[in-house]
Amino acid sequence: MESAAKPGLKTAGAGAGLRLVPLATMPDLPIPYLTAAEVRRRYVEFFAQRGHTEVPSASLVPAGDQTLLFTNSGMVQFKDVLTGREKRSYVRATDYQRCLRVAGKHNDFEEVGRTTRHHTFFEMLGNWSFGDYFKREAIHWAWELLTKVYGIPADRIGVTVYKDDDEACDVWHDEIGIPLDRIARWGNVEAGDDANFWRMAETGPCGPCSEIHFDRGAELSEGPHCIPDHSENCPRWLEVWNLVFMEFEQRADGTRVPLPMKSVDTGMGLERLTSVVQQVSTNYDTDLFTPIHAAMRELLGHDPEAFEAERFSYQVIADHSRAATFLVADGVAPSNEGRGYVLRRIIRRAVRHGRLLGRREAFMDVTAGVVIETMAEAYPYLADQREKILKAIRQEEAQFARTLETGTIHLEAALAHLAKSERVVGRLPDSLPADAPELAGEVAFRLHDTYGFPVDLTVDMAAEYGVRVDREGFVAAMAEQKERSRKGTKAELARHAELGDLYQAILRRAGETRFLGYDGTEAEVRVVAIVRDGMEYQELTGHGEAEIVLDATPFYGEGGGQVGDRGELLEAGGGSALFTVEDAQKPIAGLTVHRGKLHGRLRVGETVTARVDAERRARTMRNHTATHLLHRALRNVVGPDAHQAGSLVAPEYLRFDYPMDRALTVAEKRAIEDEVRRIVRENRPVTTKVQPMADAIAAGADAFFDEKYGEKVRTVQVEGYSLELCGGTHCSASGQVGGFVITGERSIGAGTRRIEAMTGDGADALLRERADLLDRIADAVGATSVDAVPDRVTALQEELREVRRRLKAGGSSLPKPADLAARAEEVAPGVKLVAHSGAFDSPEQWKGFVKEIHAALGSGVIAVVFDADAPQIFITVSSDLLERGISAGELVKLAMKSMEGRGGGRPEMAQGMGTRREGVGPALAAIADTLRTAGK
RNA sequence: GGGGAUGUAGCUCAGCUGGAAGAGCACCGCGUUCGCAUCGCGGGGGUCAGGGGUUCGAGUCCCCUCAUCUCCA
Repeated sequence: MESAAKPGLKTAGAGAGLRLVPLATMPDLPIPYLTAAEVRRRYVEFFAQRGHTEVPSASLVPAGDQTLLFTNSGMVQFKDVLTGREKRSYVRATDYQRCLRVAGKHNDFEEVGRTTRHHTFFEMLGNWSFGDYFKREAIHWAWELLTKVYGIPADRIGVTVYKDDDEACDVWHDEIGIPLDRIARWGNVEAGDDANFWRMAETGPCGPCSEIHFDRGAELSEGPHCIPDHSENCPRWLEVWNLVFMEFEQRADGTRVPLPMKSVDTGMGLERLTSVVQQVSTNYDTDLFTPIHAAMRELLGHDPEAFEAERFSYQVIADHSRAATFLVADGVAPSNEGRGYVLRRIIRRAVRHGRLLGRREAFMDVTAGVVIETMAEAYPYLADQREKILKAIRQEEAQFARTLETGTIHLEAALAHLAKSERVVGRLPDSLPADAPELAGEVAFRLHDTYGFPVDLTVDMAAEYGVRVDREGFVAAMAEQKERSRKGTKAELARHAELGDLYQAILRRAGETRFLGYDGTEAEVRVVAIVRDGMEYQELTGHGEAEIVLDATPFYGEGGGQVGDRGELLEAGGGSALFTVEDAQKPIAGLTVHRGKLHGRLRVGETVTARVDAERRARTMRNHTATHLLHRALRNVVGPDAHQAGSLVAPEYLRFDYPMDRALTVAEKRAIEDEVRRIVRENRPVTTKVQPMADAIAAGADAFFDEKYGEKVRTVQVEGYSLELCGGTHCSASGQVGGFVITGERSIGAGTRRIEAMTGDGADALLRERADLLDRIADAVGATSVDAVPDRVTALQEELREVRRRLKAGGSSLPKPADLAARAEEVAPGVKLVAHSGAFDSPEQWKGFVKEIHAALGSGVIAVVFDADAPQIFITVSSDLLERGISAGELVKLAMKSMEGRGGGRPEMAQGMGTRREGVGPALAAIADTLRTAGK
């Protein structure tokens, strides 16, 4: 995967601080100044003139690759081409690829801003040969481009080659003329040193590479170790370009065999090259970054000196503004998981640095705006989406402000206990006395973990209150959390990887599964693999879960939002059932796996009849075609931005997600339904076509998911209405969709909404159900017709209100609580008892009644029964009687003996429910008796 | 994928160790006032996110689900 110049070169000394080469010491070389845009343009132009097809920069979100979070190098979009799995219409390509290294193996997030050359977001210039030219041409062109086009002096270039790579070394030395002392030759794979050797993975394509380094001046040398390829430890050398020569395939048994198709994969960091061409000491001083710094400086009112003093924060903000802008443009929305979470962290870190610079108001829409302006020439899609990008960033900034606010409230509450002194705004953590009170690390961690409050902010704010923060405790708590997370995912991940290897092996051996399902739902096919619990079998007998791979299949494997087919595998010729297919999946591209239950015997090589559940497929098909209609109608009604952000096409219903920051109005929803239904009624033909991507785009298809350029694609067209790239199964005419009902519209997260809908018999069933329900409602409320329901309900509500009012006012036949209190019997000296049984209207009335007696009585015992089939008793004892050993709980238990129920409570108040109405009298008598004897 | 927090009236939130669902703002009505602001009185509005369980009794305790916030991967 390491196809390019490593962007991360640590400066020597390993300290976190910046180490810059002062501009003044930069050699005054005769390199003509070019803007970064010009550097970029000349690169692709140069290779285009040499027969290379210019391929657009692919999305940061890799298409069809779940194993990769972001495009992190130039080769991502060509991976399948390099392995030979995919064919393109060209064999030479050139591009400038936007990349993000912020998660996984390549993670430069923490380094950004601290060093001169780390970035989360960067651009990789590349030229590619897929089985066409090889080392010689690649090296010659690289040399020509650097020295002739960019005007870099030949004596400022050094290179590296792999130890065995005589061919490359000869080209560099004999043909180009680079002296041997500027060629570093090493790397030894057998000895475990991967220097100058590149591999895609443990197995698969690999080969030697040759790096090109720029010599920034001998005066910067720090000693003998300062040679090319040690540029990580040396300020003199700057790696700018990596040429990878793919010529071997690494086998699992450790051997390497020559590849039939030798390829070239090169990568040059645009930021670095630009820093050389513009002769500045860091990437951050190129015109890719300076406009962002300038905008920020203007917001803050900083002069160049202040900028230098705060370089770290400025660089973080500039880098992250670029990353955030491109991520949003590529359809990523801030969220709390996956890609969205990475984006969120990027934005929040930038905002945090803005605050370090003294900026408390939002600013990222300004810096992102600058990014859009400076990059729009190379990436026009940024300008097209300007408003969307700025809006998403503004929203996230505002959300973070809210997070900080609630975090501050929690922190201040925690500090209130500890703070001995008054708050001193601006007091620094370093200035605290040794005996300063300390905030527990766990508290700081909880603020961070639960409320998202950054720990450095906690430290700063605590310092203002004269409180230190236990950082070790915080770090320990954090480590614990990481451990927990790792445990949770490790097993799952390992299993996943193993299975992936197994599928890859099957794919290599048996080839891609041919899909027959566009033309029918049944076919005679051959079993090519049987898998159970991660193991392959030649033959499997009996019952239980298994996975079957066929050479061809009518089963649609889940993809493009459409769920996998179900059905059966039968003995050849349609005999008895051997296997129930519960789901069909495509775990890796090209391979369909049938998951389900075996009953009988299956053998690899055997021919079977694969029969898809045709009814279920038909339902799914209707929903898929309806999804396209909905998509078109939605965009027609609310605008082109409401494009597909995800979808699910199941037999029962369809789900459609799209970016939008508000709910649909009732009118819009109706308009969409009406439009879809109209197209259904018009029964327009639905046709599919396989054609080159470019033709599809020309015909008006939208490429939402950054499909592979140059590849043949399948389009689905509803005549005169919609055209989409789609691999799914569809109706042959829109009329087959039948019915269409939107059943729900809601938010599924910030900025994304979801529509759910049903078609065909599902829609019919839903509408019928609704109509039936209405009939039942009409019946229940006693309306003469459905139309009369609303009036009838209104009348009933009015009546209900009236009855309630009367009930409340009437007071019914209950005695007055005060009277009962006045007539309380003194059953023992100082012990008054009110015992009463009555029919109450509600438990509320009953309890209220007791409370009122309690208020009127003061000291005493009250026992009131709610007389009903299941009688309930409620007893209270005034607090002064508690110490005389009288307990309401005990009295309730006593009453329950004759009422035959259960109950309990506290000494001052208890409740019970009985089952025998006749037991109420005896229960009250028993209470009086007990009080009489106990009270003496 | 794994944690933590939150979910109570239209909005912002109280609700202590389980014991008749609350406040402020907003809304409606009446009054105070020439009128407004203000103030007073009265009123409407809640499946306490949903579902199970424990209990005589659950907004409160336990379990599950969902949503939002947040951290880790």
